[in-house]
Amino acid sequence: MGKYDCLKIENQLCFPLYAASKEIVRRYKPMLDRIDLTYTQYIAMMVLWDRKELNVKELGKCLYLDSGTLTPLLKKLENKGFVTRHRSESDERNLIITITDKGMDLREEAMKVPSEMGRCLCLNEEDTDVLYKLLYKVLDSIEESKKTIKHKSN
Amino acid sequence: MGKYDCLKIENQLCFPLYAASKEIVRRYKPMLDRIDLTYTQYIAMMVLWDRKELNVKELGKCLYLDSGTLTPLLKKLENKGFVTRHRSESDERNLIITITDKGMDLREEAMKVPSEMGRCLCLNEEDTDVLYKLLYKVLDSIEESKKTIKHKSN
DNA sequence: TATTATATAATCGTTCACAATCTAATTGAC
DNA sequence: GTCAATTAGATTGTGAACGATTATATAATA
Repeated sequence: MGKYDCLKIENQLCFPLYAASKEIVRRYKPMLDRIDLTYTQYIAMMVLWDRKELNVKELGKCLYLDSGTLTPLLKKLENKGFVTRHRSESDERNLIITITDKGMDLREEAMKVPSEMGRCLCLNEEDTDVLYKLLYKVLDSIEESKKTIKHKSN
Repeated sequence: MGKYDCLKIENQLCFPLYAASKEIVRRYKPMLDRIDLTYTQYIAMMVLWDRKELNVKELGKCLYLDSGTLTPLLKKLENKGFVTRHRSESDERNLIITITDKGMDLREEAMKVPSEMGRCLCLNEEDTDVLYKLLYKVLDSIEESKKTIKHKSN
């Protein structure tokens, strides 16, 4: 037990989290290439397949991303013809993203992705469930600590 | 149970993994700013604090990163005076990264980071342990599936 | 009503991250 | 020993990711 053991990479929780996330996204790439989406575009499309229409702010909240990331990404999705972007008439500050027919059609092709991914990520059902719950616990706990910081600084 | 439920973001394991990783790195930022490191530089320094000296290839294996990411990152660490870079005499293809005294000194300051981070990531010991093991299970399982793919394509 | 504050996106600058390509060094086959 | 493969790292181009700033629209208030 050295003094600096807490700084060893194998004693960190953040590192396998960071590495696993990257490796999974990398693993998705060849599957997503086939439907002409990057990973971030894919999760944006997931929200849109479900919700059909929402503004940048709401999408950002779903994905933990801000307009700095989403604006160029949504322009690319628009160029590919998967979404349209127009200002809300009732409040012109809001940019409304709407999925197109072409975007909806893509869902059929995208259906193949999760099953293919599941095959190469061979966790059993219980592990998957436990991991899922713990990851959301982490996300919630970070959200919570953000609030505390914000309060302190006020 | 709709036909497309598997494409809902709340039914995906990859998404909370991706989001939690990003949020944790973001959470680290203010702490790492104080020691003038980015997150990726921080994990590279972690390996170097432990190993003192290794080449780019070995470092890349530790961090799941390639030379395209590491070359510019290591040049930045060199500019900051935390490492030196020189070619191996026995095999000039290898670039050896060596930590400097200044780099070693930084470890004392960095010691504050994991404890501060732990405070805002309030998982109990058991959860942390389970999460850690599951994340490495994911990493291993991806490594394994890579080999299979490689074999198939040969 | 005029002014201030807040909210929403867009823009800008910096740093990863990675696939693909390139260069140079080394190894291996013949 | 020569030439082809392999290996290590650097380079290039694209796409995030995010903090900070800016522009515009709306809301709140003096």
